[in-house]
Amino acid sequence: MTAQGFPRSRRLHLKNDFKSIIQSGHKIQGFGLVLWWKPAPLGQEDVRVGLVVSRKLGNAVVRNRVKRLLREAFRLNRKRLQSGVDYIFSPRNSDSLATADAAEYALLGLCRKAGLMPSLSAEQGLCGDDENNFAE
RNA sequence: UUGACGGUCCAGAGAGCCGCCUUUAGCUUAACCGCUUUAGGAGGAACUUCCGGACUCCGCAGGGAAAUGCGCCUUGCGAAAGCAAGGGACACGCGGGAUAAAAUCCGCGCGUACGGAAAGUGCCACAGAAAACAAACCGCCUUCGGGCAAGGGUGAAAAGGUGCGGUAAGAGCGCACCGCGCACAAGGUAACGCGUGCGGCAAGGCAAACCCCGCAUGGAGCAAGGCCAAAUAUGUCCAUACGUGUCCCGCGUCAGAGGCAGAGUAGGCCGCUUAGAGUAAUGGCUCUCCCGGCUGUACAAACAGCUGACAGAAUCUGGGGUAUGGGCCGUCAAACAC
RNA sequence: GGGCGGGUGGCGGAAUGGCAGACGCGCACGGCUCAGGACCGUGUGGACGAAAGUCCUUAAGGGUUCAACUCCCUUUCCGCCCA
Repeated sequence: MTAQGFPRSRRLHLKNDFKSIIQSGHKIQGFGLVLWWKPAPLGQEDVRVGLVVSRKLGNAVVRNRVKRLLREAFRLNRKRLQSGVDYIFSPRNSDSLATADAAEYALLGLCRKAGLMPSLSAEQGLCGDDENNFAE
């Protein structure tokens, strides 16, 4: 598959998955976001992502736009994140996620803070060889 | 030109790259997955859930009652809800005429959830003598037995109004005009009602209080409802093992590796859609053009920069209500110019 | 998606259509005490005002009524239920 695709199998969609990740996973906040993450069950190499958007964030148009921007930011940077992990993002306010650039900045910033970006060391090193990290 | 109102239309366009959902065909696979490919992919309000209808399940012999909703008339559209046009009545405003001043009258505009208050019940706080049975605080008159309801004040509302006569004082007690009621009734499909006669005046308001009259309505909702169906528990069948026995059949017991059953949880499918249900797709970036707005350089033209209304389908569908950017047409008003 | 319920001082919560804010908590002041708590008493929606007082106020807007927190309609916010 292409490097930037984002099919259904990369998304969390079962209620039990959400419940287990939020209850027993790790949690970190920052950049107007909350992130829960948890190592995936056995045999899964890919990353999976879920989004939780509260009604307090705004009406349906605002909520849908925030989800699309976060999903796009995740899609473009998926191969830079730690694989074999399930992620759940939940935005806390829509102002800090108003544009695609802001959403990407917030998502990457929070993942770096959580230590879920193994490619960071490679980027800071000689050359950013993403394929190495992806193969792990 | 601006504003208000009414009507009507649109909801930026075209490319490129990366993606998403459904789908056609092919390759691959045990199957899923995956790859290539075909076609399609938000709205006028998708919002609200205020009324309808389809559809599904439940209930139901028939009749009545209850409960709920609606309520001027005619016509048209519609399955219904509802919408439109015209008319009537009432309320308010403006203008005209009349007048000492009003009301009544005429015209125009605007609005109305607009059947019934002489079927019954209830309520009308405070104030006030009295709030619907009429009564009498101050008062007026008096032959001191009583008579009166004009004046006072209260109140949202005080049991017709104004004037003249009348009287002890008064009073529709009498008269004129107005108002009110009843009957008849030109006219009108009807709501209504020109008008005529009668009645001295009874019958205050509230039905978005109970209610009466007329009309309509069974209840719940796609999370409706239907189908398949792990695990576990239950029931049952059968083989094996053990006991009885020399052995087999048979009988009994333990344990469930297995089969079946009905119910049914997790889960899945249908319902479901030429957009379609699953953490729920319809997106991100770049360029060009168009439209509107703001800012700057500017008299203007032109150029540059910034910005893009309300809002996201969830079974389908008809209305009502609300939010909101712009184009065009019409009517009215104001200002400016001629 | 569908079906319901509610919104009243700083907070919890009352209020037949008739003086809005009962009652409790909190807060302020005073009393009691050496002091604090507890207890007792008074006050306590907002604006203007020296005060007297005037005006506004039951989520918002409109309607019915002499009179609306209450009845009716529209909008908005909050909450609950249905697999």
